[in-house]
Amino acid sequence: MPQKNLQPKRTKSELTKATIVGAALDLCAEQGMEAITLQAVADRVGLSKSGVFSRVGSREALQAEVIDEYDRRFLAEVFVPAMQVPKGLGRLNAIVRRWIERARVVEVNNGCIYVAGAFEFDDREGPLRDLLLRGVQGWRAVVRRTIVQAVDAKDIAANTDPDQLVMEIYALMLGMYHEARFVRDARAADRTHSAYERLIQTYAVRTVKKNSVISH
Amino acid sequence: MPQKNLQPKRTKSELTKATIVGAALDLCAEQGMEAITLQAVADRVGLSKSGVFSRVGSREALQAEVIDEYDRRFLAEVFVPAMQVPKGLGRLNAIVRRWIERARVVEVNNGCIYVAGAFEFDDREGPLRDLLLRGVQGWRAVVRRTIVQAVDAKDIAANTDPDQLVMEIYALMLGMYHEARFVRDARAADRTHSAYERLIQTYAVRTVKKNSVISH
DNA sequence: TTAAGAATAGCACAATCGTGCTAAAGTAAT
DNA sequence: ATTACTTTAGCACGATTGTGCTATTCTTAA
Repeated sequence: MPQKNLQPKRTKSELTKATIVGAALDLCAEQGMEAITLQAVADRVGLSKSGVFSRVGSREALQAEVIDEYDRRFLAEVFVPAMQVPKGLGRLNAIVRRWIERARVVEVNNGCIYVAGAFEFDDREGPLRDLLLRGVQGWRAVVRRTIVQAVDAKDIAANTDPDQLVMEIYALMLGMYHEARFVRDARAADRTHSAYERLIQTYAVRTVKKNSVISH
Repeated sequence: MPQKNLQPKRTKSELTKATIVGAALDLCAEQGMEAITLQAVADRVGLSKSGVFSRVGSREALQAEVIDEYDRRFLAEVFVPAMQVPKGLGRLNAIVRRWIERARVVEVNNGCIYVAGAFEFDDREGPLRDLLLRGVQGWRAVVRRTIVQAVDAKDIAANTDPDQLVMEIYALMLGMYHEARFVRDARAADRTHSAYERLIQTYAVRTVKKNSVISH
């Protein structure tokens, strides 16, 4: 028995499957989850429709793998490197900066499956929505935790509501996608960045404090 | 010749057509533009598929009319009443307040076709995208003009970039939809409102840097 | 080379889509 | 009631969807 290397990709089929998932991800990013059709994916990778089907099991399974794959890439590009920055506002800024940057270079051209997916599945139940929501919630939990750490480090105001700030940052990113992909304004990334700076400043600790009554 | 009254609804067919458009709008708001299918609309209004078809001409024509109809309702509920408030920050606040309120009571339950449509058609060309974009741009122009008037009235800072503020407000609303419909957090409207207050405060004119805040 | 097995293609299937065409039903004026 | 006309239903069409089943092609071990 050849006992191929179990580390990376075992059989060839898994390699073509990875190709399939990649192509499906592109398709999805461009035109949404519903655009992942067996025929479209087959055309894109140069296989037959049943060839694709036999590899992925079902359409929904393929969609689910696309979500997983996107998750991995996003976290590897945004989360992982930002974790090398020390806890506090610096790390939060790093997250947002990398998030914007990734949105600018990849997702403005390709689209973000979470943004598109969220509005596509907001009223539809099912395992795909659950997967999407799980991913979103997981990422928001990361951002939230980072905010709490920044509060602990006294980098931002003690009375900060983490969930509120999470939502405001998330809203900014949604606005960036909208501005870039629908309105097609090239200044979207810059606007988003300056909006974040304006936003985070309102949460900053008051150096020359404004005489707040509820301080203590 | 009967010369029916040309003012409101002439023939009966136009009345059923209005019913059709209304049903299609509901469908669209719930599940997106793509959910407007002749069969689904027919079921909803109790007609046959070809009955619906003969009334609307084509599927795309129906979708276009849905967009128009939504436009009318939105402007009647948000734009028109806000115009009764005098120019300046007060009017801008009125717009945003009504916008949030409408989003809370109707669109959180039903969905907003512009939000869903924008992310559905961000990569798709065609007359439907053009219509959607025209509506969005028109509304943004209204908001922008109101902002400029508020600057002129010295209600907000003179160096305000109107387009930037438009985007930030729009992003907030996108965030609200996401929070309410996808994440399904009931506090979405409140969060959005307080986010707006925080945001607009950063654009406020610095009078005597103390308690110059909101209150309009 | 051959034999075994994995990977892909081909084809059929029931649904569903939008859209014509034709017949039936409904409505209103004479 | 009859006529003229509008409004709706019925049916067929070609495409396209996801998914089984079967046959073919390719890969690899002996």
